[in-house]
Amino acid sequence: MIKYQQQFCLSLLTNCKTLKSFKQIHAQVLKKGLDADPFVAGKLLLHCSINLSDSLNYAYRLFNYTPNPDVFMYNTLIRGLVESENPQNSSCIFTHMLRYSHSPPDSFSFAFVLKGAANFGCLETGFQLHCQALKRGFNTHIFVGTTIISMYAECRNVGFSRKVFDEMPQRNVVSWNAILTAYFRCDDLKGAEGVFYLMPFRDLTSKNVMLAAYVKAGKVDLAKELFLGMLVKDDVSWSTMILGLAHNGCYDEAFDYFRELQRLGRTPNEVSLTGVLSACAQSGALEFGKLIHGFVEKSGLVFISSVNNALLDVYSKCGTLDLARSVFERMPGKKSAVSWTSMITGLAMQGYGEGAIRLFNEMKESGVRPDGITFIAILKACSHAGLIEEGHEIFSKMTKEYGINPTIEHYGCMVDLYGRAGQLQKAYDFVVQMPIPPTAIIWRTLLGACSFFEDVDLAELVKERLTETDPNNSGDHVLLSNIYALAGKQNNVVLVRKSMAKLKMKKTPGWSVIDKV
DNA sequence: GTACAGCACC
Repeated sequence: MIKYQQQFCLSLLTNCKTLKSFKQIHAQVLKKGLDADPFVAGKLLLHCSINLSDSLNYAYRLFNYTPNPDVFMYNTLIRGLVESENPQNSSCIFTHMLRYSHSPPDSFSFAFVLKGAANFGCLETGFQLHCQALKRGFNTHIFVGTTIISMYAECRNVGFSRKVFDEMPQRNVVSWNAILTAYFRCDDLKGAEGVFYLMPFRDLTSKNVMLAAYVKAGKVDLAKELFLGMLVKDDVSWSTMILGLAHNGCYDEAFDYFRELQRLGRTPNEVSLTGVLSACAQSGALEFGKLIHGFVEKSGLVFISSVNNALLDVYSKCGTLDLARSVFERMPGKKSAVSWTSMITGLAMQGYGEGAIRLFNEMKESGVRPDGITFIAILKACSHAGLIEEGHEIFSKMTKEYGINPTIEHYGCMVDLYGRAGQLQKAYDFVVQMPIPPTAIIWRTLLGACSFFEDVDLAELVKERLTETDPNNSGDHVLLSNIYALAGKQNNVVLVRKSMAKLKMKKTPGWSVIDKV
């Protein structure tokens, strides 16, 4: 009888898609007293921590109300937490297991919790887990060993990955692919190539990882050579190439590969679509983008958020803000920081500074947390629209309220902001007190502003700094392009000669063009 | 009853 009831409750789970219906099943289980059955309890926990979305809190409570959770229950909760927003919680449960559980962790526990450390990217946690695995003899388990390799790679430590790989008592194609991927993740092309040619067996995954390593390193020709030599190609091979070509500025080739994919009768997946749309956005291919949009609508892929974001980006970058807005408004589900950022970028590029700030405020009100790239977009909006105070305030809030450390690009936006407003000394002082060393781009931005506002003394100083940063760069081309612009605008060769003399510049090959003005 | 490797939007 008990067996029958157990079977009945478990069969109900098969069609259970929502937390609401799950709670009803749980109520039935409690009513029949089946919650004491470890098998039923385990299945319930598995369902709400893995199969249902947004039910992790309930899984947590379910776990807490279980007097003596078995190893399966611990593993299941850890597994659910690994893929959650805070994967670091998975190691807390693991620690709890070490301290309080009657049953010690097994190979599954290690595989899951190590993946959590990888997702969290915390070397210290990963290292401690590795030690635990060693202590308990799980390091020789092939699944655990392979996960340790990936964990170290995610923590940017491919040297440790290699050491673990070298010491593995047995290896399969998955462990070989894991060490290959480790080099790829850590941007070590030579290491990846070394492994690839040393591998005793290569499957489709190995080749796809190698393709990804080539395109990531900008070696488009090597990627194409490998791709053409592959007898079997899957969706990942195609999408790696299309996205890789788009990221390396080979837009026409990205379009060609996409057309070829369609000609072969394959359905492009979301990665190929985002790749080809990224090529459209960067090259300004609005019409091709619209064509892809039509395809996306027709094939029912319009619900994929990455594709929607890529479409939005095409319309934003091409300056068709009404179309961008309509994609943005009609987006299914909650808009992510990426969607908001794309829309803000579009407004910023068209010079709608206030509009961009309004949207940025709307974003915050809707509860979406801006990331570092959102701040680049909004700071650009401020500098293009001359909103100095606003830009300044947003920059300080970025660190204080959002805990985002400014990167060189954020600093670049600020230099541009002050520079465009003619606050040259402020811009210079800002650069000098930056906690990270200024790059040539920073100095060139400032130099452009100095020449625009004809501050010769500061321009001289900035030129010196620029040459110190990059000995091959005198900054003359920045000054020249400004002077050429001046010549073109004012058609005034005397002014040009005067500007060049003031900036103590020599005649250059371009000089003859100005002579003719 | 559970697991290891691949492409991913701003």
